Amino acid sequence: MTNDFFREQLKQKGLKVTPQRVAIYEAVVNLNNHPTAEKIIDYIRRNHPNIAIGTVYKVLDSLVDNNLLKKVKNDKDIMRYDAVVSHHHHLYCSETDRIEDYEDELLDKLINEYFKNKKIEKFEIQDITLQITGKFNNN
Amino acid sequence: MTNDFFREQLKQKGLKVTPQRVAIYEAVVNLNNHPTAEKIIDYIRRNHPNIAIGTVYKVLDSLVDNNLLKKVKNDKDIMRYDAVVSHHHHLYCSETDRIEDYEDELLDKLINEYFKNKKIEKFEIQDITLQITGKFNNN
DNA sequence: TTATGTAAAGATAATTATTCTCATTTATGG
DNA sequence: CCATAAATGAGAATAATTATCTTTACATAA
Repeated sequence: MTNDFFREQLKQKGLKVTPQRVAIYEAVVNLNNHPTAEKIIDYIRRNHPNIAIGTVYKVLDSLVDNNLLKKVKNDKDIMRYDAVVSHHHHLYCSETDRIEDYEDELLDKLINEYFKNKKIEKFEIQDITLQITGKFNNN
Repeated sequence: MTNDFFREQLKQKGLKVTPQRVAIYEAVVNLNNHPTAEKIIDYIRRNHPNIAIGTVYKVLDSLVDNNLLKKVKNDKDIMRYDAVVSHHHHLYCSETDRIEDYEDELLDKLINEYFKNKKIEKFEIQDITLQITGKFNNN
């Protein structure tokens, strides 16, 4: 299902459907923790031991360019990737590298409403994403 | 003034007041565009040609640890630094690497109010920062 | 169904940003 | 002014990422 969706998306964007691309996308989806390239490579190599590191980076870049993955901003000099491309926010753990997605339509509505009235001078807003830093209380 | 404030801060934190630290802090303040380490080095070397790159990285790290500078999250694998440590948000240009500070107490109040009622499950919020992406209309 | 052009993958070298090591220098408290 | 711990400088080392170039394989169409 996710798989078919992804294959279809690749075709629509004029990208070839390769096992590497599918595996990399599935890795990000299945890991589900905003993995780094390294984590993705580790995961894929279990079933796909010969994939080249350069390929992973190239595929990640092209999937980001084609809006099938998103880069996640963070304080470290390691890039992280998110398979959720719909609008959402992020919960950042202040003590670890854990990052979780956070969706909140009501909040989005509130903020959008706010910026309908209050314009930012000389700036046209395209997207607003919250970085919510704090502590996770479970595991 | 900024200078004296900074020297005083260093003393209070038990850090030695060195010309390198002052120069690096001043560079971030004066550049005022969330510079990378490289931009900071370029700026400092005009007046301080012998400063070592490693020193700049070490000083930046220690100033961040001591809350005299902040790291700015971004999509690139280059870290950027901000001399504004008070609570504020960021405007990201969707077309360039430009980043500007954005302060909005009313908005902060609105969002804090919202999260007083709506708790995020198993998460204790410490800070909320907005990444506002869009287009700058001037220069 | 196979041939073919082209995009993509693999291997590995190169680059870039950052960190580390260690000898030397310097700020600060007595 | 001295002692000493902290900080700097120089350059090597590392880690993440990008680039290059040859080989492979997807996809279109005969």
